[in-house]
Amino acid sequence: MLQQYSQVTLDCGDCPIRHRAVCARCETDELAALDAIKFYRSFEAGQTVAWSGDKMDFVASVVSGIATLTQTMEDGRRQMVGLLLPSDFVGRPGREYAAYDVTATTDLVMCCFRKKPFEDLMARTPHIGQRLLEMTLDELDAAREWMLLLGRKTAREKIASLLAIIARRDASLNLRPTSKRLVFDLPLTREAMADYLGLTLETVSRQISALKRDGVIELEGKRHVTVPSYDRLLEEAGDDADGGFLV
Amino acid sequence: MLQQYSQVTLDCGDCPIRHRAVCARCETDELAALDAIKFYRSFEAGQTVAWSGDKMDFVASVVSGIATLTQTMEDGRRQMVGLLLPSDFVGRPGREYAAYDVTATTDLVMCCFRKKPFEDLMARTPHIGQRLLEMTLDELDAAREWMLLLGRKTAREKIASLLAIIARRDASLNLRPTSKRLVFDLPLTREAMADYLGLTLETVSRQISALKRDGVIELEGKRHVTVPSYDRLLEEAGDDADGGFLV
DNA sequence: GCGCGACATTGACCTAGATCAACAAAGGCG
DNA sequence: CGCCTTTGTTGATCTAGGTCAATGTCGCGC
Repeated sequence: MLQQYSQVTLDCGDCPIRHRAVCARCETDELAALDAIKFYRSFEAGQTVAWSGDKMDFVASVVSGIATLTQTMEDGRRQMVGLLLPSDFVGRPGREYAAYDVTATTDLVMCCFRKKPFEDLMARTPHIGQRLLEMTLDELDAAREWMLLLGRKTAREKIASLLAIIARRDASLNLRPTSKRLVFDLPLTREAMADYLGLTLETVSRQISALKRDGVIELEGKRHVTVPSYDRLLEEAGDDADGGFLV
Repeated sequence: MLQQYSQVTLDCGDCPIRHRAVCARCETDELAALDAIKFYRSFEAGQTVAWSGDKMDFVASVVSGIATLTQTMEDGRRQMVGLLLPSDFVGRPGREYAAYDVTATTDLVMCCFRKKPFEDLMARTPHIGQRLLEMTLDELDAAREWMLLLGRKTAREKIASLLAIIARRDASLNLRPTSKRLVFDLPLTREAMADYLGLTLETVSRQISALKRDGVIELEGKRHVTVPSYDRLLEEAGDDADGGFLV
């Protein structure tokens, strides 16, 4: 399944993230320029893409799979600071070293660009910079919602919020309506969820059990989740009403 | 002191944030175009600039003073998600409604642009978009450091971190060396600090007293702080070594 | 089919920080 | 000058979530 991307160079026209990634706004000629400098890299679940402080000579889009950004303190405390889904962008133009640990939590395929050519291209192609600005502003909004979660929500609300985020992103990819029964697989271990939420893995486990006991979710195995009522889940998450769109 | 800005239109050439704000990269002709559509607004300490959900017909740069972005849950729990110092940018091109409560915590002067003309200008002036991208990426980094703070730091570390951030920003504005004795005034009430750090104001008060007792800081009145050793403060903040630059 | 390692659950107990409450200091303002 | 409001401090107590530890489950290699 990985092989199909890892060996061949996928044509941009067939790319699953063509209209959501950093290249979304590009015209055909601009796309051709990107096409000329792109290359694919694959990682297996659990592999580290980059360590904080490493020299990063490329930037990339997530094509498929999930990656995380985490920060670590000397004594080992860890906080996830980014959850990268397909179409999300990794790396920062103009920065030489990675600021965070980047890890593949599932099998992962990335569409990479060497930094220097990408920066040159960006200078000549306003559509790339425009799209990157838009995506960065979205990420900043997500980070700020996450800050509310970390600073003020209870453990139960944190878990419900995370489930809602995963369910929503999953639904938006697969274009399902959001108001009925949702089914998805958790792409994160309990430990990764704990790192996301600023909790311990024991608390994550307990709260998931509690949500199950209370009928907010159904569990099949450890990872397969069914949400009978998305509205109920949002209520448990402490989010006002519909999760507020802004855009 | 406010008057000097609130009535007159300051010339961009004399602007204190000319080289740090969204206009930093602009050439003289681009600056003239911005100059033509800008206007100043002043707010007194404590005034609300905008409520979350309000229609926002302008974007702006903070010229002087401090503003905060906060999110509020229905039951009143509050989390600050942005601390805006001079040169920081408020508002999002392409967004019609404010996503957060914006409050002046000190007397505040903002250099405003009506949204539509600003967006038009941005489309014609790549330097503005470039600079805004750069600033947004910086804000995203700051948000991620803040997430580590909220998710994993102890109350004492949180306070020390906040003091370090304020001291550092203050120092960078006034161009002082960072390794010696630093003196500054806290621009935030205990309650605002609590909202920043995801704590209660009582805990903030107690931890500040503890840091004072332990000689990490000296206090004169409630707001005037002296930091005898910035390195000691960073140590208390749990930040690795020098606070790591990346750029 | 068995044993091992990774992942997850559950219980017993403890502690950092929240909550509730009293009081103190510092302005503004009649 | 004394009163009231806003802001901050400190104490006593409570509790959500952390810590430590035992046990369960599943998939994989032999």
